[in-house]
Amino acid sequence: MTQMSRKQREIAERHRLFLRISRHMIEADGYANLSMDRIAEQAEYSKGTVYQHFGCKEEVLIQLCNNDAATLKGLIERAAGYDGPTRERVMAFFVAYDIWSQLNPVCQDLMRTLYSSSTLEKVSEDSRNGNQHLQMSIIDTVAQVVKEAADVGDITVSSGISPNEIVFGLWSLCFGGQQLLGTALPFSELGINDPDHALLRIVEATLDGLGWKPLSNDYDSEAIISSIRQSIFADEIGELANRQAVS
Amino acid sequence: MTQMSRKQREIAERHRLFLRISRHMIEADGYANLSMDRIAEQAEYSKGTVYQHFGCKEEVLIQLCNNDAATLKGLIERAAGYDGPTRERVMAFFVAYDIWSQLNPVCQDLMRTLYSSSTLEKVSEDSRNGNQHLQMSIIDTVAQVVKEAADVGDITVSSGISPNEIVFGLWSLCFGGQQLLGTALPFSELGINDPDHALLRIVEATLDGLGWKPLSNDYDSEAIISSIRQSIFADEIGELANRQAVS
DNA sequence: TCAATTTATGACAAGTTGTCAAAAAATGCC
DNA sequence: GGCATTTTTTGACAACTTGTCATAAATTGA
Repeated sequence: MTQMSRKQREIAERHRLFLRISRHMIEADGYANLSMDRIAEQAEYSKGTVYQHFGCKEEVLIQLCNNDAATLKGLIERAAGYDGPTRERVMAFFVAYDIWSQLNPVCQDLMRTLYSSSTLEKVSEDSRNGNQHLQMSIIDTVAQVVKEAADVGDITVSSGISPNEIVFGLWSLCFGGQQLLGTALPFSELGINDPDHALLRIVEATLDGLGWKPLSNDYDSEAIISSIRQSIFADEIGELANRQAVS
Repeated sequence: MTQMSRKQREIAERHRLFLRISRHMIEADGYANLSMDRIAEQAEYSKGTVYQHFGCKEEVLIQLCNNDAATLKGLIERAAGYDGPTRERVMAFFVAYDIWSQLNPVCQDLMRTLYSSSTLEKVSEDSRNGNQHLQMSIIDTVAQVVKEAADVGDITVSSGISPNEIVFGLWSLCFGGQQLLGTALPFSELGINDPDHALLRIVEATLDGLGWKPLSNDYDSEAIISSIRQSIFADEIGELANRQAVS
C-alpha cells in the first residue's frame, strides 16, 4: 500500500515534470513548436508515457492554462478581500488581472490558442469542465461584489443592465485590453506610453458611467491603486520588479 | 501582351479560388484541419502551385483575415459617415463591429490563431504590413471622431486620458466583448440573454463616464442604434436576417 | 519554328501526432 | 524466495503534416 502510494506520487511528480518542461519549451519556442517527442526526450521518458498523462497535445495546453487560471482565481479572491468600498474592490480585480497578465505573458497567448478553432473539442472532458469551473468561479467572485454594490446602493442597477451583464462588460474590457496588449499593436506610434495605465483610466470611466460611487472625482484612484498593489499584491509586484531587473 | 495579361488574370482568379476554397474548408472543419494538400486537390491543382500563391499555411490565414479586415474597414468608414453628433458616430462604430463579427464568425476565430504563438512570424512581410496598415487605418478613423469630439467640446480630454488612449479603451471593450462571445461562455446560465445588447449598454456607460455628450439620459440610445442599423447597415442586417431564416 | 523563359507538377525529405504489440517492471499470492 | 498476474513503459509504426525542388509542361518572343 505504501509502495502503491509511492508509485502514485511518482506519477504525480512526473506529471508536474512534464508540465514544467512543456512550459519552458513554450516560453522558448511557442506552443506551435512544442512537440510531444521533445517533451519525452527532455524528460527522459518515452513518448508513450507522455501520452499516458496527456491524451493529446491540446491536453498539455489546457492543463497549463488551468494552472494559470487557478493562480488568477487566487489573485481575484485576494482582491475581493481588499478592505474598502465596493468600487475599490472592483479596481482591485483589474489590478489583479493586470498583474496576472504580466506574470504569465505566455498564458495570454495560450488562451488564444485554447479558444481558437477546434482545440477545446480535443481536450478531455475533465479539463474542459475544470476550465469552465474556474471561469465561473472567477465570474462569481466578481459578481458578488457587483451585487453587494447594488445592495448597498453604490450603484443603481435599474438602468437597464443586470449585475451579471456588468460583470460581462467589465470582463470584456479587462480581457480585451490584455489581449490587445499581446497583439503587437504599435502603442508607441499611437502615443500610448503606458497601455496598462490607459486601461485603468478607461475602467474608471466605465465605473463612473455606471454611477458607481465614489465617482473618480471624489476619490484618489491613483492612490488607491497604489495601495492595492502594495497591500495585497506586494509579493507579485516584487517578483515583477525582480524580473525586470534581471532582464 | 494581352496573352500575358490574360495569364495574370488567370493567376489572380486562381488566387481568389484558393482563398474561397480555404474559407469553405475552415468554415467546415476549422483552421487546424485545413491542409494545403486538400486545397490543391479541391481546386484541381498541384500542391506546388498552391505554394506559389501562399508561402506557407499561415499565409492563407492572414490573407483571409486581411480580406475580412478590409470589410471591417469599409463598415467603420461608413459608420464614420453617419450623420449625427460624435457620440452617435462612436456608437455606430460599435454597431459596425458587432455586425461585422456576426457576419464573419470564423474571422474572430482566425484572429485568435493569427495573433497566437509564432504565427505572424511565418507570414510574408507584405501581408503583415497589410494587416498592420488596416488596423491603423481603422484606429485612425475612430481616433478622428474622438478628436473631433474633443474639439467640438463633446468630451473634455483633460481628464488624464488622451484621445488615442480612449480609442484603445473603446477598442478593448469592443474586441474583448466579441472575443468572449466566441469563447463559449455559458451566457444563458449567467442570465445574459443578449450579450451583444449588454455590450452596447456597457459602451454607453463608458461614454457617459467619459462625459461624452449627449449623456445616455439625454438621448434615446435604443432609437439611435436602431436608426444606425437601418440607415447605414440595412444590407448587412438583411443578410444576417436571411442567414438566420435559412438555418 | 524553336530556343529561352516561365509555370506546374508530384515524388520526396523531414517533421508531426497518436497507436499498440511486445517488453519490462511491479504486485500479490503461495 | 519464486512465480503467475497485472500494470506500466517502450519505441517502431501508420498516417498525416508542411515545404522543397528537380523535372516536365506550357508559354513567350523573335
